[in-house]
Amino acid sequence: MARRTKAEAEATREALLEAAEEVFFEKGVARTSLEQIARHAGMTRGAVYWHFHNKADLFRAMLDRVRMPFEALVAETGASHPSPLETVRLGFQQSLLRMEQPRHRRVLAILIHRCEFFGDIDPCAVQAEMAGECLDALEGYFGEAQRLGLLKEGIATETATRLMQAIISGIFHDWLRDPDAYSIHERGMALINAQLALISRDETDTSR
Amino acid sequence: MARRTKAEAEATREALLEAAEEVFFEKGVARTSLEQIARHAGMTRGAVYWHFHNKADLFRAMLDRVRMPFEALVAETGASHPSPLETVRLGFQQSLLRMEQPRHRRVLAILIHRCEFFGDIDPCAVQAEMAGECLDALEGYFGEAQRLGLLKEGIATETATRLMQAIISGIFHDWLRDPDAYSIHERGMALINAQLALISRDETDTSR
DNA sequence: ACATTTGCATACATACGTGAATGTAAAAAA
DNA sequence: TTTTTTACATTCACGTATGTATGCAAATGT
Repeated sequence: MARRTKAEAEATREALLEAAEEVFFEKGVARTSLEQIARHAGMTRGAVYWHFHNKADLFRAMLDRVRMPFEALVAETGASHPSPLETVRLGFQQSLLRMEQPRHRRVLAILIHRCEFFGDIDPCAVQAEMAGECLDALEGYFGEAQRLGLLKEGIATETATRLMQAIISGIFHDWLRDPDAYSIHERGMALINAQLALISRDETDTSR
Repeated sequence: MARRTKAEAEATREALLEAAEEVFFEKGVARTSLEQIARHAGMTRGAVYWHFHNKADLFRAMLDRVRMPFEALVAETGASHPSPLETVRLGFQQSLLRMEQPRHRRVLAILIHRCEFFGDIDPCAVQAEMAGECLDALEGYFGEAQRLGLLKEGIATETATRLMQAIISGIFHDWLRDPDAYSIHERGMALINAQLALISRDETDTSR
């Protein structure tokens, strides 16, 4: 084959990443060879080794296409809201909506269920980073809620934070085991609303 | 080497499983060969293929040593308790205590973070089975709690069940990312108690 | 006591995946 | 236009994992 133009080259790079997502999702990361990815994209391994240094590099590039910090999601919701609890609600709503997009769904499923650490990449660390980021944000919002007197009396900020973090994490993992079974956005928001109602001082506003 | 007696053979089988746990935990399932496992146990691959049909079979045998259904854990707590909420508390207490045992910790870590589906084995299905079992039990206990009027008014049985299930799942996954960081029994029971207090009609008894 | 089976170790055949080296034709630079 | 990169394709050398076949001495059955 002949050489491609710059735009075409970028297109094949995207095609390789797309192919990687699909084959990784179907067969797991360890069981797929670079040859299989290349063939799935209509290329050869030569193309893979040209655009990426090795399998770990390709994997990392795949992850980089879908990373989304929690704060960015909050910012994405637009206007700033008076209640930090409402901010949390909207942030997670954005987050859960994102997860239902096919690309994000696939990559997250790969990260959680279809890869183990290999080379110099540790998916566990990636998960820990995402979780920590989320926890920090939650801590901030719930801390402010506490100062504003929005939380039910007798419940510590830390407890409320950790409970919500665990709920999110649990919903996320349970859903990812079978993403086609139900909508994480629907069921997730129902649970988050319920929990927010449980920990709010005035239960009528957030209970939906 | 010479042939071993029946007891010795059973001992090497256990040794192989022990070695599998250790090497799987250190390097991940996909990246460890049967040769490595055998050498780690002081044997050769011949022993592995004698006791197990292949890697998937060995993996399954390893899992079978630590499986423990939720109902069995509840039964293990001894006397039956009047309140279904208290039963849930005690069941999870047993469960979390088990998880802190080195063997269980290691195998669970392997199942969640150090393997992807391979051959005819799907760790995701194993997880789903465990989660489903737990969910069914919870549904039963919370259903009875609802009938007994133990739950706070305005909260549906299904909501309470799913919230608790998500919390357990979340605690579990978060802890497994770094089991040495803290005690899942301590932190987990704190959260479970807090949540039980939140959903109980009379908040003074379960809030500790 | 002898035959048989068991519990492995060893050897072999096969397949596959990687990474690097090399080839090459067209695009981009000069 | 000529030269130089670029964007891959092809080939090769190497290591490594798997499954099976075979060997063998001691334990076990008779």
